[in-house]
Amino acid sequence: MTVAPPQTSSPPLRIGDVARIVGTTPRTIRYYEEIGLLPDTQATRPPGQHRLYSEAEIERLREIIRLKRLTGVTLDELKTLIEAEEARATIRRELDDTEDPGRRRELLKRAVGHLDRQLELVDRRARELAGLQEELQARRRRVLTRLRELDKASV
Amino acid sequence: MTVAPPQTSSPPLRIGDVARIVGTTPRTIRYYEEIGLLPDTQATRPPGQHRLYSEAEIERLREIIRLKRLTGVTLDELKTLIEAEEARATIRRELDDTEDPGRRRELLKRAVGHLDRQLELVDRRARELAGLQEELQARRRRVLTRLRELDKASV
DNA sequence: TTGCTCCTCACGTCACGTGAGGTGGC
DNA sequence: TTGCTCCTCACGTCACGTGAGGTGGC
Repeated sequence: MTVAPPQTSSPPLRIGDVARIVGTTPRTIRYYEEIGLLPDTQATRPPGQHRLYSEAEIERLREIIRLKRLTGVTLDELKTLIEAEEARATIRRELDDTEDPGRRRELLKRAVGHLDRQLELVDRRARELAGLQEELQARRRRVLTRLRELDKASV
Repeated sequence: MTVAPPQTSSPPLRIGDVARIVGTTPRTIRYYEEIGLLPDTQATRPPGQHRLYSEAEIERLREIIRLKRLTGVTLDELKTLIEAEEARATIRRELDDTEDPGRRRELLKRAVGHLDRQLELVDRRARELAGLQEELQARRRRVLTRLRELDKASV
């Protein structure tokens, strides 16, 4: 019973390529696996063998790293946020399987909740950054004004 | 020759109050002093005596911490950025003193340069954050669309 | 005088960086 | 076969956290 849908899956990549693609280092990827932020490859892989990553795993890792970089959450907080992401993946698979509309509705609502939690973090950061940005721009304008006044005076 | 302009200077605060105000910890402030990011109070203060901070110093510290939090620069990078800030303070004092228009112009131009470097960092971060924000919002909309479709189907 | 905050070591921790020595696939 | 990347320890580092023991101002 091979029911996998026909998909053009590109070949899995090794840790070095993945690191370059998502903008990090192999060590970081291994560390995330070590603390349980990424699925444990040790279980599915003979010790000493290379780690391999699918397109989907790479995409997921990219999101994790982006969220960390841009919001500054700790890896522990990120883990709770990502367990939500993880839940989303599970939800998707279950969604494809289930026909029960009630169940589908519940799963989708949970997905919205997870996204809302991430958006809340990102929105707050965006507001803080905008505040700093405006302040720096205001200072810049004031200095430029003084420069122009200097020009006028010297004529 | 007391030429200090009449200013309503509020009394200097202690490290705990300062930390609370700028949203950090006393340990962090001491650490920043230790690595040379903040001026060395050890020089001006008998060992064992309390550190005291003026309004201006607190404002400066607030900016440092904001820049760090929101751009994610390392303390070493921040130090170079802040040496620029430091330079700005010096510039301001010199500006108040000098009458030479050529000198004034040069100092002001340097100030603009320093602000531009900080703004470049902040602008890039803001763009990255906006990208992530849009992506999360798009996902959210897609899930909501699926929820509405489910509603229609169940009617 | 009693709390409270401050002080200076100094060790602990988080999130990795960086070799050290060895194995595995184009 | 030769590079190159990978592997697993394991110690180092950056940016602080967290007591330990002691001193100083409302």
